[in-house]
Order: sequence, then structure tokens, then C-alpha cells
Amino acid sequence: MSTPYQQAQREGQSVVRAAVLDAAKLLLVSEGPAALTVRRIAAEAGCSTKVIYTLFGGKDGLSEALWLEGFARLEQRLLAVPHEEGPLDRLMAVLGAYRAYALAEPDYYRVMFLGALPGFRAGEEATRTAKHTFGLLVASVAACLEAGELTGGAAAEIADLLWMAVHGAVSLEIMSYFEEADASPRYRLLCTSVLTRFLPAHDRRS
Amino acid sequence: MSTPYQQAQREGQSVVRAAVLDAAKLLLVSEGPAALTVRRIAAEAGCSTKVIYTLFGGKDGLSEALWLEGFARLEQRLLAVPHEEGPLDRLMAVLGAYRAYALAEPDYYRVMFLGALPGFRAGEEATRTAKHTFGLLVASVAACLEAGELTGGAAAEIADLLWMAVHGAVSLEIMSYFEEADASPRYRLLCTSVLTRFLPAHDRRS
DNA sequence: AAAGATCGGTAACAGTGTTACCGACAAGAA
DNA sequence: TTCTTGTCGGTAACACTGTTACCGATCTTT
Repeated sequence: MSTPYQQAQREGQSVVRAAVLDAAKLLLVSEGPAALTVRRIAAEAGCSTKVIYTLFGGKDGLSEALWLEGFARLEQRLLAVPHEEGPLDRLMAVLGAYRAYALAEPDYYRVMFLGALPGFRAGEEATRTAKHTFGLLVASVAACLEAGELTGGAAAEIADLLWMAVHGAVSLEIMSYFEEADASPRYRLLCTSVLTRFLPAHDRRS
Repeated sequence: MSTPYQQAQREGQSVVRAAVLDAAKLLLVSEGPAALTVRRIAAEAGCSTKVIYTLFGGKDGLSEALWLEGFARLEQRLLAVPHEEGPLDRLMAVLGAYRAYALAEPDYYRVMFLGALPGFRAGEEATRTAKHTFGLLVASVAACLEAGELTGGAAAEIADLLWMAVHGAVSLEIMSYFEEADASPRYRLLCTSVLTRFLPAHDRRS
């Protein structure tokens, strides 16, 4: 139940909310997390700082919106990986897409996993969304288990191992701890190494 | 060439410098990186904010000192791992010590590897120190290669893979992405999984 | 003893997130 | 229609951050 005014107000809110969010997104990818100040975002969006507080409840609310946006983009990339080949090849492609996303939008990755927005901790609902995205990886692993291309562990367990490994690899790569030439082959080698442990015995090559 | 005054001054500097650094270290482990403000550190050390600028050249200088302190502590832990058993068992122990350090002093780990101090990037000399610590891991891997307990890769390469994996595992664990009960066995499983890829064929146990 | 230099404390500056105030505007009541 | 009510947003302030200009105090040098 809402009066027409409140409804219009809400629609007006949603459009200016989108404008603020767009400004923040643009600022994040173009100038990095340090440029995400309330005043700057408001200036870019053409409104006052107060709006950010009424619409998002403060900077943390906007941070969470960006956090969710990052997971949405990651999820989009993971979903875009084709199912055509075998489950194991697809799993490798999913892991590749994870890295590709982190390298394509490192500032989002910093926001999501490296605490780039000081003082921000994701809330409960946001955490659920993150877990949902992670579920895509678990599903890919589960498909391999069902097809018999992986064995010897639970899907959640193997997915955790893969996530630890790729997260570590990507984090260090983003912080440019590695030579650029080494990064890509080492990423593949790390993924295959972890998976080798769970290959059926007759499949282990080298 | 230095006058006695300058010498005394320098000694006086070193003692107050140590006091400031101690205050910062205590503040870091007791209240986390967010408490590391120039005013707060100066207050705890019983001096003015100006001192931090004359002695460390600003907050970044102090941040770098804390960064180096973190690597010194990590290095101490890695060096404390005994050599008694075989190279491979020792390598596993080194990896365990890495995690133990991160869990014992998570705020140092955040400073060193998770960019917990906004705006701080380690300088060149500090990076060399970090590489030196990393060299301990490479040496442990090299010992395994020489003993024939690992094969099929260069020491630096295998050490990189291990570092990616353990860093990812520890980072996610610090951010409490895992159930506490799962973390420890999964860490071991991850380490052994990566190493399995490089075990001599006759050593691979399921 | 007087002149010169260096160090450190005070107080300010520009920035941050946040909020109290107040005017403007639309909804509902008389 | 007119008046009251309430909500929303802009301005300006608050408390905080890192940083620095000023200036007095202290020690070296002449």
C-alpha cells in the first residue's frame, strides 16, 4: 500500500539511486577504490552527499552495493563459460574465467576479496549472494564428479581447494608479485596440480 | 663524521624511534590496522605527531617499518622449523608455520599481504626483504628436489605454486570464509595436492 | 657569551565520513 | 481552496584523518 506520491518518490529514488551507483562504478574502475569518497561520488552524480545517506544509508551501504555488483559481474562471466566440452575442460574454463575477471576488473576484485574499501564488511544478505556465486564453482566440480572425471573428494571440498588456490594466485598476480610472463602458465599449472590429486588413477598423465 | 651531539641525538632518536615503533606494533596487534593513526601512535608513544615525520618521514615510512617487522616475524617462524626430519616433511612443516603465523598475527598478515594500510605500497628495499623471506620457502623446495623427494619442476616454480595456494588459503581463512573445523584439514589437503603433482611416480599415494 | 642551527610541540590546512539544521515541496484535512 | 503535516535534500558544521608552517627551546660553534 503506497500513495502515488510515495510511489513516484520511490521511482525517482530508484533513478537517482542508479545514477549514484553508476557514478560510483565508473569511479571505481577508472580511478580505483581510493577515489570512492562520498563527496566525489555525489559530485559526479550531480547531487548532494545527503542523498547517499538517504538512499544507501551511508558509505557502507554504497560499498555493499558495489560489492554485490562485483559478484554479479563475476557470476555473469562464470555463467558465460560454454558447456560444450567435457565437464573437466569446462571446470578449467571456469577457473580461467575467474582469473580473467580478476584481471579485467582488478578494482572490483580488490573490493570483493581484498578489503579495498577500509572498514567495510559485507552483511549477511550480501554474503549469501557471494555464496551463490561460489555455488557455480561447486556445480562445475559436481558435474565432474558425476561424470567420473574427478573422484576422491566431496564437491564442496574440492571447490574450496580450487578457490583457495585461484584466489591466492589471482591476489598475488594483482599485486604484481610475479613476472607477467610467468603468471599465466603458473596459474594453469596450479589448477592442474590441485586437480591431479582428484583425477581417477588411469587419467593421471605426467 | 659526526659531532658528539649529533651522535647522542641519533641515539636519542633511535630510542624514541623504537618507542614509536613499539607503540605502533602494540596498537596493530591489539586494535588492528584501523587504530594506526598518527595521532594515536604519538599519544601512545608519549610524543608529538611531528616526531613521526622527522623519524619515519610520514605514515608511509612507519607503515614500511611495520611491514618489515611482519616479515621479520614470519622469517623467524620459518627459521624455527627444525631440520630433523626429511626435506619433504620439513617443507610441509614450513607451510604449516606459514599458516600458523598468519593465524597468530592476522593483522600483520593483513598489513603485509592484504593492503590493510590504505595507500601504502612497499618500496624497493622492503620488497627485497620480502623476497629474502620467500627465499626460505624456495630453499625448502630445493632441498626436496636435491633429495629426490620432489621432481618435475624448478624450485622457484614449485615455491610459487605453493605460495599462491597457501596465501589464498590463509587469506580466505583470515576473512573467515570457511568453517573453523574445515580450515585445518583443507589446508593440509591443499598443500599435499599441490605437492602430489611433483612427487616421484613411485611415491604417489592415492 | 653571542650567533647559528636543529629538533619538537602547537595549531592550522585540506581532506574524509557523518549529521544537525532548515527550506521547499507534496499529501491529506478543514 | 487553504492550512497543517511530514518527508526529502542542500548547506554547513562536527569530529576525525595525514600533513605542514610556524616558533620557541636547546645544543654547537665561534
